[in-house]
Amino acid sequence: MSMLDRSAPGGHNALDNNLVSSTFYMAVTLDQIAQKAGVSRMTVARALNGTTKQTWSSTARRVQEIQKLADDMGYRRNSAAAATRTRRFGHVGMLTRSDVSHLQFNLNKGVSHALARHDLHMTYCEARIEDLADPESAPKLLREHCVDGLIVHLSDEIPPPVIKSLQQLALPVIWVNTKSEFDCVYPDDYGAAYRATQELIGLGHRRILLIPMQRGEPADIARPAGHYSAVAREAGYLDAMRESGLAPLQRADLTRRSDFHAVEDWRRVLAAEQPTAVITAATGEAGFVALAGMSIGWRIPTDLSIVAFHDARSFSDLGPKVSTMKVPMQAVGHKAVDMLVAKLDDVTRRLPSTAVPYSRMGGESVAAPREKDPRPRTPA
Amino acid sequence: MSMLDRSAPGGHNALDNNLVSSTFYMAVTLDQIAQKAGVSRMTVARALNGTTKQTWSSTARRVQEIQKLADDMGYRRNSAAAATRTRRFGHVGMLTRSDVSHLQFNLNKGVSHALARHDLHMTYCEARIEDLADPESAPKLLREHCVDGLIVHLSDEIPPPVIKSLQQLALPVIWVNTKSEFDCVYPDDYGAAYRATQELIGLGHRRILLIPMQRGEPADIARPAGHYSAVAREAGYLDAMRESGLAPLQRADLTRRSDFHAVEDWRRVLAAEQPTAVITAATGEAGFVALAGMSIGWRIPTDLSIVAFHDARSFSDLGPKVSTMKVPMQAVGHKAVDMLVAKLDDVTRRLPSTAVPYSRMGGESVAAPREKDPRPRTPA
DNA sequence: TTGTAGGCGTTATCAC
DNA sequence: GTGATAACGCCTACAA
Repeated sequence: MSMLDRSAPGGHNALDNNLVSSTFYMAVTLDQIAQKAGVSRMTVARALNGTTKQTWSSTARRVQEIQKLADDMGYRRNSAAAATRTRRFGHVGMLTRSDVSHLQFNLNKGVSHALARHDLHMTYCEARIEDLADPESAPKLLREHCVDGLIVHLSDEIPPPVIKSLQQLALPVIWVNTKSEFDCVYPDDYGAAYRATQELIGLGHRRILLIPMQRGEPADIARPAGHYSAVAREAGYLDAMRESGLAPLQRADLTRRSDFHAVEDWRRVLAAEQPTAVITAATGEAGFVALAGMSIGWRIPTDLSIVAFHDARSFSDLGPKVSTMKVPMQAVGHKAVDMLVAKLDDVTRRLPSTAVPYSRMGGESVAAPREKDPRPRTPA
Repeated sequence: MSMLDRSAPGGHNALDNNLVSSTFYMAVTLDQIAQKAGVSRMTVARALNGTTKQTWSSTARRVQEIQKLADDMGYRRNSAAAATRTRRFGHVGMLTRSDVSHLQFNLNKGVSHALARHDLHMTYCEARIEDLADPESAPKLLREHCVDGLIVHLSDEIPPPVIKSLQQLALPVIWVNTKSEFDCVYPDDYGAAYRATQELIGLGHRRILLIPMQRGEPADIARPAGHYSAVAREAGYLDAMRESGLAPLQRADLTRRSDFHAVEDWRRVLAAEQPTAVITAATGEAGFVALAGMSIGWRIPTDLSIVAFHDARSFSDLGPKVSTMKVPMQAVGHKAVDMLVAKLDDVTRRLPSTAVPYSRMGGESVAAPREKDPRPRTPA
């Protein structure tokens, strides 16, 4: 790895002016503050923890003085010392697989944010599934006693030995993106597909095409086609269609190509099926479909409505604003933390699993279909 | 938030069969093991820490017995208790902004992996920049004494008060994705642009177009156009072109649209500039350019070569294999950890900043230009 | 309200 | 090599 910095221009930033040698003093303790303040350690502890009942103004003043003194001395509570005494680490573990799903990005946002509100730290750990069951190879997070609880995001195919070894930790655990009766949080894929389909039907669409996930979809490691969400999405679509007396569209059963000519495949599908709306419950398909439509002269959304299932707004970072059913990983993270915090109170409690609804991101790719369909009919 | 789980099908998974009520026993301590083994606490501690000098076979046997006993009893070291005594938390803080750059995803991978090799925990923390300087609103990570060091990923525009307040923690800090003389790690954008340009020149390309970042590029919050990397990428391109005596291509100075018709803009640019190769140093442009080219009958890579700068392989998750200069955030994470670990030994040490080279991801979008350019000339 | 005494579980020290 | 003892910094409990 070349350590050369050849980036001549660009200049340095504010860091330079501020990189004065920071003094690495010893950590300040309660005792030191107490000594300076001429009171006992406990008085300081109480003042800083806000445990002092400030009935008299003299007490209140003293508390303020102590707080200021602590501030000036740069006191910061030693969380490890506190943890030994209280038997609470103040840390929650976020365990995920090393072939991380992209969903982890927003899950981290949600979990980290929610934990902050509970004044808890987040210990993040990526590990290979096959390393989890064996005490030798297990990550430090599991080998040590260092967190009050775990949020586990390992997708849907968790080997029983892994489950067992996690349970032997005797820690409260919330499972994310997997489905069981208790202690799970996952996105409501059924509801999302149902709602998306209904929305399109409400607008007048009748030929609505669902593009399901594909086995081993690489973008979504943690939610492969075997994952419950694939089934749930299809079921939501089917139910909505049937309830309105519409026939589900049989899509051509193509093996999707992952090169520049994937667009041509989709063009063929569109031409054959002639949908007025497409639901891409498969990650990353929206762009292809849009471009396939455009390439045969269909405009979005006038001639073709598109709804995508995605973690973010689909079709390239910078790209067009596809109307999206957003996988609610952030909300899932919040919910997971809420549940875990509840379990921290009573470790033995079991909480009913929760499906978190998708949020609908507005976009520019959905509209009512045309009264008469004047679209060019391209031969398949 | 609806808590209904309407996902009828999909079934539950292995969790169900394993959700036996885990017993929440008290944490096992060294003392308990010592008592059962009939030895002192210290003997157990030494045995488990591998500090016993096993000169005699009887000792070795005893050590093994103790280890097995500890295992059976489900002993896990209490990291907090250890931390109070050793004055080492065994945790490293990963501090990032709450409007997280997507780059954080791979940075987490690198940092988490490298920390695991050093047997360190990673404490993850997202916070708003404006909250960092104020002790009141600062995240717990900064308010408490709880980590041995920090890796800070706040992009390039760090307010001096934030720098100051971080330095007052008197913790070793490594700065990621920002540039200063010491203690920084960042991707070598200059070198990457230089290499990409050279590669294309070597293949015979002469009309090479660089698409630079745009101000406020939304996909890349932590590396906006003001970021050193934008300047560095352009400089690398310019240097490589000039060294080969080639004129840099003036690109049309268009304001990029973020709707379905962005492709049309790029079509115009391609028609006007007639490049045989494009370097998209802007995130997310590769797909547009490719499609713009295809839409005027150019094939990729025969008629147009494309190199993208990206965190992952560009143009949709599932999509075409664009030849990519990959932002090496994982390697950056590794390097940051290495540097931080070095600083943990000697807290006062300053390490020279490091530019980490991009890796070149093979793809299908680069080839030599045609001898004669037979491409259709579309009017601009 | 304040201070004293003691303990949390581990590691460091130093006799044995 | 082993074990008693002290210490880490904080918090709980209880007495003053």
